[in-house]
Amino acid sequence: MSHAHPALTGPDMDEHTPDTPVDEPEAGSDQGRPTLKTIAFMTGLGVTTVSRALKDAPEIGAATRKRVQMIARQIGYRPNRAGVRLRTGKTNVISLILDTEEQVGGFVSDIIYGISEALAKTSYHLIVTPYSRNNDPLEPVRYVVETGSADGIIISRTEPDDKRVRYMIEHGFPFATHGRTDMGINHPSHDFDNYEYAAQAVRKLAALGRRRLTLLAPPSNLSYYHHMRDGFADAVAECGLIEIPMNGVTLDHSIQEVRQKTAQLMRRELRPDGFVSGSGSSTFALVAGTEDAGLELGRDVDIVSKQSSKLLHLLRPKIFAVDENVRLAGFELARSVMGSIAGKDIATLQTLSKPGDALQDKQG
Amino acid sequence: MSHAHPALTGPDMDEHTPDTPVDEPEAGSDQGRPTLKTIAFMTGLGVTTVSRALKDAPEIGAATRKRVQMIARQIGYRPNRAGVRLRTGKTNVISLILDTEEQVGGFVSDIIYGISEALAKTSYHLIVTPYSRNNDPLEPVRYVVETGSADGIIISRTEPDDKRVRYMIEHGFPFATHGRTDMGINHPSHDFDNYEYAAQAVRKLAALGRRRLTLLAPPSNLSYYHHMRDGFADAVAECGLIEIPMNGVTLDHSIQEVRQKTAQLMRRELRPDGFVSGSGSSTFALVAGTEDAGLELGRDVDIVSKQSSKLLHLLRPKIFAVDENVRLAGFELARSVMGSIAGKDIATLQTLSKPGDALQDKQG
DNA sequence: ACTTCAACCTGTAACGTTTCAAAAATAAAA
DNA sequence: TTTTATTTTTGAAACGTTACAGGTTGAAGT
Repeated sequence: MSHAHPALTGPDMDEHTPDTPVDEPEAGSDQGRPTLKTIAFMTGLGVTTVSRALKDAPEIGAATRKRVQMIARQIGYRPNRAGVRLRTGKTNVISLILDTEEQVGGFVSDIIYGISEALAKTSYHLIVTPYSRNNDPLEPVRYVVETGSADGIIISRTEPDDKRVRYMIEHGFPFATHGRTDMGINHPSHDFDNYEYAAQAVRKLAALGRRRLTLLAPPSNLSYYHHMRDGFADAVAECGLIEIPMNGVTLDHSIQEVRQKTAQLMRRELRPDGFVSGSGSSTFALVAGTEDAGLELGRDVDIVSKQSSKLLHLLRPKIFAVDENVRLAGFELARSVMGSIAGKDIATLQTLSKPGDALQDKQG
Repeated sequence: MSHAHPALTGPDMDEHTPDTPVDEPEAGSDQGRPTLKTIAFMTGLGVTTVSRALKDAPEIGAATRKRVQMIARQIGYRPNRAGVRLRTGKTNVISLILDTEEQVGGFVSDIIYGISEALAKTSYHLIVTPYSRNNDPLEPVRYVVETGSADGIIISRTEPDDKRVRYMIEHGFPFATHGRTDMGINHPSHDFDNYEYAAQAVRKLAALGRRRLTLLAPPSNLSYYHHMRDGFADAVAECGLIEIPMNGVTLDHSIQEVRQKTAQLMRRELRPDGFVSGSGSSTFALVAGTEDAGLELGRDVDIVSKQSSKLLHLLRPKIFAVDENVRLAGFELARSVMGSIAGKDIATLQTLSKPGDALQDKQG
């Protein structure tokens, strides 16, 4: 029972395995990352005690607890994620499921930064699970759920009747959606109030004397299409304006397509004198198309646009831009999933962000 | 030894544990994800054999191998990542270390999409490890290496003498850098040829009759600052032009700052008649600042700019834009790290992407 | 002195995988 | 047949963690 202790380079001391020949003390230095065993050896306690002491279990003496925690901090102990995960099933991972066809515009960066911010002080890591819009959107969700590769999921491009949501609910898997659903189900989510945005946008254009408005909306399968369209339609009616629909083009379409369709539209007899646009990069195309048709911003037409970056004003000061804080969205979404994992009340996990200091004409 | 087999819902059959009382067959259905044990039970083989058969180990009979693989596919077996990770130390994770102060512009989205694409058919997952430019950039690297939370790292904002690179080399940790170093060390990397870009840009401006050029460069601590500056300087000399330096402002500065400094510069007596810009979003600010000073693009000044999105032309067709394919960069970086992990020859893991169909004047 | 009880601590087993050393089965050689 | 290779399969151990079911203590109650 009393051979010389091997040098304290790691948890390589197994004096209680009786049948192992105690010949050479394993000269090859392991990578030497401390484990519970290391601390157990240093303190003379059992691994179980150490494990408990580190997580403030009640049945551990105050002195012991402090001693263990102190040593742990000293030697920089970090729980082995694989160990925890294998034993408990908890991955400490949040999966962000991303559409890789997404148009540019900083949307993805911002949401990731927001999530990162929320995760920073926690034990969670962020993993990005990509999928192509052309494939089944359920596929990546199923993958994560089936393989248990995360504790929670964040999805966007939410639909009113979203099968991913249904799937995750059915499997009791924690998640949060960017955008709301309309399935009679309560679930964690964060959304920007696109109804309010569109309504305010219309009113602004009305106040400028514009009468014939066009909405550049998201694809109609997405939830926020409906919100935005409803807000638009209600305000158009309220202000006694008319809508000039622009068919066959959405925020999902390429810059080139939007530009071209816009130009076509603007060359027609009955053309809009006001635009409401749902995204910054599409607005670029809108402007370009309008100018292709020989029309001038501020004179022939006004545009109200959402933006997640601050670029619009730089080259077209006359655009009325409303900032959507996507970074905040990421933050809230992360908070939501984590809350959902922790079993918090769903009511506290649903947030709606209002269009902020909207519609200031920032022309300089 | 011969009690009825429990229903085939999972690996809950432990007939070889002799001391366990064999009372109830565990009615509670587990989550039922198949493991090696499940397959072992179904095939009547040992777990070891199954494990080997699945990874095409040579010492397994062809018939057995096929049988095992077939069943595995049938029941949708997926190796438990925690198990593998705990046993082998291999995480099957690549960590992308990101500066969360990064300016917008789709850079991050694109690089992530590119990485995802490269990782799609592999067993690797992508994890995003954020840090703030204001903190020590070594910190996240150290975290990943120390906790072994990934098999490889991708970093950007590479410096000529980069302590992160030094650290990872010292620790034998696989990585790839976005941007090259100048430390006399060979390591996996991908870079855009900013020397060539800047030189071509200068020549283009010279050909347009421009004589006094200003470079909007990255911060001087980054590697590609030097490449870009050298390319710029060499071509300026070669063409017999002069440089009007714009001090105190880099691509890292906010849109507002760049705009303001540009306006200041353009109001001076001796102002540039040509700009070379290192990033799309900064170019927006450059244009705005120039126009703030009452000058006109194409008449008073020309701008050549890199861009990673296709937005620049839309609102200022006269800009000469060179596309940097950041998605490709992500793809190459991922390929590089994985190659590095696999121990491939470093020479094959270094790529340099040339400015493509550069400097076409795409005005329409 | 004996039991009882709480407070504190501990070894064992298990999560799913791979590696090790060795056993069984088969084929080849004698 | 027996011996010797060779091929194929195998149980046990280990990675680091936590849950479970017991142990030790020492003090309090009787």
